[in-house]
Amino acid sequence: MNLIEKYPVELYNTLSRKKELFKPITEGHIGIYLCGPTVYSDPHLGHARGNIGFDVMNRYFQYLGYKVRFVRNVTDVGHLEDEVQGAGEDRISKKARLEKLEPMEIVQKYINSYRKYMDMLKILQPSIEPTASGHIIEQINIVKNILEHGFAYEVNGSIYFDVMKYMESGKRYGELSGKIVEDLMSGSRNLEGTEEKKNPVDFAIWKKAKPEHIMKWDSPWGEGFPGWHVECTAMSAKYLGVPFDIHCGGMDLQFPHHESEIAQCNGAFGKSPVNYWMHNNMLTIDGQKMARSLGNFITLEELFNGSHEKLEQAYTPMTVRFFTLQTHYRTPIDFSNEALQAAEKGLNRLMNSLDVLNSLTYTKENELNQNLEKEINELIESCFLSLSDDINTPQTLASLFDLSKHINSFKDGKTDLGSISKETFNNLKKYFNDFVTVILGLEKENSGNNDKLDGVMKLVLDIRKQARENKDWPLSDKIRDELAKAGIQVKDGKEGTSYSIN
RNA sequence: GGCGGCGUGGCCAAGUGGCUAAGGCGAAGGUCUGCAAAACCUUUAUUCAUCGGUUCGAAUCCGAUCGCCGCCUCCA
Repeated sequence: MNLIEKYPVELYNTLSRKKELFKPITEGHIGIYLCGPTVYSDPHLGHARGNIGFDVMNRYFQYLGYKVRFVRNVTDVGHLEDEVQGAGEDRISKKARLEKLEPMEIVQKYINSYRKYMDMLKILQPSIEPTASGHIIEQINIVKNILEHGFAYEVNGSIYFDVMKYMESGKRYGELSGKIVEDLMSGSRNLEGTEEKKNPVDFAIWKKAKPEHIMKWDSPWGEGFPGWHVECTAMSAKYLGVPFDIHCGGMDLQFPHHESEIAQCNGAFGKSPVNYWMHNNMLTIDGQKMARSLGNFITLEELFNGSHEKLEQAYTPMTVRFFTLQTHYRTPIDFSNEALQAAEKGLNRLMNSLDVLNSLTYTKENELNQNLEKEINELIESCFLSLSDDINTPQTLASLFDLSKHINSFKDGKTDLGSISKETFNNLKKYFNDFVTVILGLEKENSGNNDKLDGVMKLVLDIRKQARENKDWPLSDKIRDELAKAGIQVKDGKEGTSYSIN
């Protein structure tokens, strides 16, 4: 029995508001679309949160044996900054003007930055990373389709999606976000610059460009640029088809972004785009929303070098990754120094156990402890079951920590390694490694462990050993303490002394 | 105002109808140690915001109240 059959996956589908058994459209293959960044500023904590959770999903599916096509787009055009004051100015072009750079230079700069930090967080690179600006023709075609089907109208070179027409066709605008169109209409402010719309809930799918607008393209309706949400419809359709399996993104994108994607896709193709919608929850900093205006907006660069005033220290990418995985992706996560520091220690402990496990050598089977055998195998099993249960990473980590206890106990000689069978030991070794590194994507950082350092440390520890044998405590303690100051921890154990770099 | 979510030990956080409420951090005691550190062992929530209700049985379902957060405008 293969892993796909053995561990069926359940995912929480925002559309139905409950967990559903996951069934891919094409057996053995999964298409995933993740709403990527708008590249106009440095990547921040929020980007990390969403990406880490869905990265584990991606990794887990692949581990089970699925072929995954993971598409993460780059929005480098089309998001309006402010319909009133910006007068339709593109966020990218506004930033470009401020920094006196070409728009595509800005885009390139922040794409590079985004990729760099995602790599540091060990986010797997997407299979396809399409840009909105590279798919203008596809977007124009979507708009054409929607127009042809009567779900949009043109006003002065701009095209708007006609929500009322959509509703009249029997569809419900609001099925994903739970919004009620009447409420949206009464609650919506009648902004200047939106008077072209027949209805305030209508949204632009193509915008006419002002003469001074830098990023604009020819279209059947004159020069302009695509509306907010069309890019995802165009690119997901192109690379994943209609419908495709999983669309994920932050909760804040549920409305209007994803809601509009559903409407557009129905308008263009007559069917809904996605079988499973997944949304990660937001994050807060010390209980407050992260916002530039509150002074608690932390970029990944600041987090990793500790330069933000809210931070008591720098936190490594792996600490951030571990910390994030300790909370389920649908639960709000609160960043605080205290919590990050606790995560740092927890991660350290887990990684130490990994080292310990890999240093153990199985010799011979003695009297088997059936209970222990059972417990270890059940804990391995529970790692699979937890991830299959809507990617429950906190539960998975809990099981791994339980396994850590056993691993350490073998190392200490408290438990005889021969009391579990060779097969169980091999399972433990294989799956503990796989879950920690391959699936959760955690790895040792700044290990710096190399042959040269090992050689030096062997020498130093030998000298210390001799000093200890001669009861030369001042010397042995000096070696230990000075190494500690240099960030190297000496660990005395039954089997001799080892070291680790903090 | 409308929509959605959350409230579990000192802190973080799983569990969403039924064995003794996971796990991490912290704290206390012990083993080990020349002393430490590391590691290991033990202890640390009769209770799940509050009040009612449903049920043989609820942290888990329903209602009300209080508090927090998000979305409704670009946002992961």
